Amino acid sequence: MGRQRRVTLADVAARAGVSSSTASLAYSGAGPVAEPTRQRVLAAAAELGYAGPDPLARSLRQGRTGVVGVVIGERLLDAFRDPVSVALLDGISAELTPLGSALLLLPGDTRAAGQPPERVALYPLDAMVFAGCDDEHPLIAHVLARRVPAVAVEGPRRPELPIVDIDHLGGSRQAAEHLLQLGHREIAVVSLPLTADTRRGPVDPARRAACTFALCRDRLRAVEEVLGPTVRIVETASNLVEEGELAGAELFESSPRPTAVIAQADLLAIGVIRAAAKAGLRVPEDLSVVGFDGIDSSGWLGSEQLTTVEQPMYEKGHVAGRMVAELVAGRRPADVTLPVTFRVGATTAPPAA
Amino acid sequence: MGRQRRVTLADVAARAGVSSSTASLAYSGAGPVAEPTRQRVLAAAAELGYAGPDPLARSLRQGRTGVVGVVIGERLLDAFRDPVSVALLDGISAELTPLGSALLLLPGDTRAAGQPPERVALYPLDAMVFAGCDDEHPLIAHVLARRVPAVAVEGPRRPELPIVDIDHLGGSRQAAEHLLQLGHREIAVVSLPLTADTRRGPVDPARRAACTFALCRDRLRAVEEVLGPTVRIVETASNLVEEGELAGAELFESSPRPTAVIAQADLLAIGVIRAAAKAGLRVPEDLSVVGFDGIDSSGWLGSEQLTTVEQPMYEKGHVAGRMVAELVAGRRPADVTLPVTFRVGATTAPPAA
DNA sequence: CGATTCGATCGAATCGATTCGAGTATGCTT
DNA sequence: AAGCATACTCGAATCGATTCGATCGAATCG
Repeated sequence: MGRQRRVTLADVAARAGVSSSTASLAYSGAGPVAEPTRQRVLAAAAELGYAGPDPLARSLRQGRTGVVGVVIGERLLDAFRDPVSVALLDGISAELTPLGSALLLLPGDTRAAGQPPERVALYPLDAMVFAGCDDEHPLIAHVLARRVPAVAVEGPRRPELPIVDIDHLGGSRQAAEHLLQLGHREIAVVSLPLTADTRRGPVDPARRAACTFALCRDRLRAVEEVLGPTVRIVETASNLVEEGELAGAELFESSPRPTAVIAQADLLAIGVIRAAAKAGLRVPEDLSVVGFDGIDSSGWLGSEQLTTVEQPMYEKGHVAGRMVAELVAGRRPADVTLPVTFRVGATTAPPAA
Repeated sequence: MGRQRRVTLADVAARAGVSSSTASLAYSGAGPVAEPTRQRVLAAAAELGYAGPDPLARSLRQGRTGVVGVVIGERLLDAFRDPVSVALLDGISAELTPLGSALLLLPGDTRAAGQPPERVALYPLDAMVFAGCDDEHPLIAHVLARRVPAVAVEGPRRPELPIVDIDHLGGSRQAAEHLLQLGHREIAVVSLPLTADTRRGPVDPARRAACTFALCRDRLRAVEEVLGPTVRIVETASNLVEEGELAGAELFESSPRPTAVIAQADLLAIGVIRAAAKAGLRVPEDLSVVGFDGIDSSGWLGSEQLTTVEQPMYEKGHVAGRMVAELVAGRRPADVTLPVTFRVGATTAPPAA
């Protein structure tokens, strides 16, 4: 006996004594079908062990799969460790699930995956979400060429893609002004990665100019507007506490030692605070630290509140999800920029005299 | 002008003056095509703005989409907050990405999604992974009926599904014996959810018997074998630090107050330790706490090490990923049970005299 | 030189459904 | 009883590729 052919809707229809079009209607409910007929079809299906129309064939005909691709950051594992990314996924998912769509997690770094980008673009997708990606992410071109509708979240910033963003400029500016008003003069920035080829360490003007992450660019620009273009920047390789700690350690060994640090993310800020503790520096007495994001830091810092720029993480996800829904429905959604709130916590104070 | 029809491979073939079969070969490389011909096809494609074969049509013909569905726990958001789940996803993804497959995150709780399970089973999938699910998860029946190959990770435990599991029994037994040997007699268990309808609070025998999560069942059974069937159990609603804290608070208000707690997960253990701190109890002097999983707790607990059962989180994911690959290749992989290691940390000690 | 093989290409069948337009029987209206 | 709307069903076209077997000319072999 050879491999038996799969049971198809046509088999079911034949057994029920109806045409396959009628059998299809019995399943989809897209047209009038007499109840007895429907029962006969369902009975025939049960006898043959038919579990319903094949999703692939249906998708091909309808041109819709219910699968929405997501590229989130460069490395998936790092994204999972970042509450902001997770909140984004959750928000998108919350909007899309009721519409019958689910998220396909695509490995952000196709280079690491050892696959050419076009190999990755082979999934049957209704839409794509690029979150926190490089403006030149290799998948973007392929997705656009295939005319798969796509949205960006905080970058990539490209004219073809509608984007949901937050007020990086305003938030960062307030953070910098806050430190300035407290009297700090030696302020350093611990930044997120500037480009997709991750490096770590001090940022010189050439590197600064090469920044391809829109988010990082904006946050740097705002700080430079307030503190001047020569502000000292240390770059991290990823948005992780460990990375913040490395950057912090580097800063505290240098001289003049900064009296305040602007971290471009709360996770980095927490890392900086840890590095400070290890270097014997008290926060905020010896060092002020400002973060960005407004995550729940109680797990990391105990009860002390981080001074930070709160962004609407979930709302961002919900908006992105609704944008995807719009795109799939054939409309082009307008760009959205969500406001942020600067919140003073317990990690900033005037510098020691 | 009406909506123009999409450019298809046939259009490209016509323009290049070849048959569509040849054009297909030019793209897939599945047969010999003369280089000049191939160039002509590619040129025609470029002129028409054709970005390559439609993934859906290709998938239909080949019977393969590269999409692997994952149901991870009951709520996706909780899963993201659990390092063990995240490690699992990462491990699976690491195995599947090189094979050209990506993970489709399915909302675990289809009830919450407000969709009948069959609605959810409509995605074009090559395979499914059920991780930490209820034995009776509604999707399982549908997936099996459709003959989508599936693997289980630590439950559901069903004869139809190959499973990768860890040694829950051995690990939990060692944890219980450790406390017993230290001299503890008032030992309580803080358990993971027993069923999909989440409750919280003390577990009576009826509830105990109704447990549908294989993982939880095994871990309870091992502890009961060592400590007797009357051991006190408090159930949590999810694997979260907050939940552990609630359960701990409940235990410390009761009398006799337990001198030791076996938590079925490290996150719960951390919650219990927090509750202890709030109740003015010192760990391990006034209270011993054992966890399960072996996550990096340094973010939560400072430098003190949790006494816990370490499980190979990543290895579990890798094995699951390889099982999926086997299934997709048409083989049926053997079940795997991975060993665990009991590790004594700083959170257990003999009870106060 | 005839037979064989190989490389390149093509035509047609296939994957498994959905959907559109048409056809038929039935019931209702006047 | 003629006219007409309604409910149901069917056949055929369609979605966009891949793949199998056949064909044909050119190169290789004995």
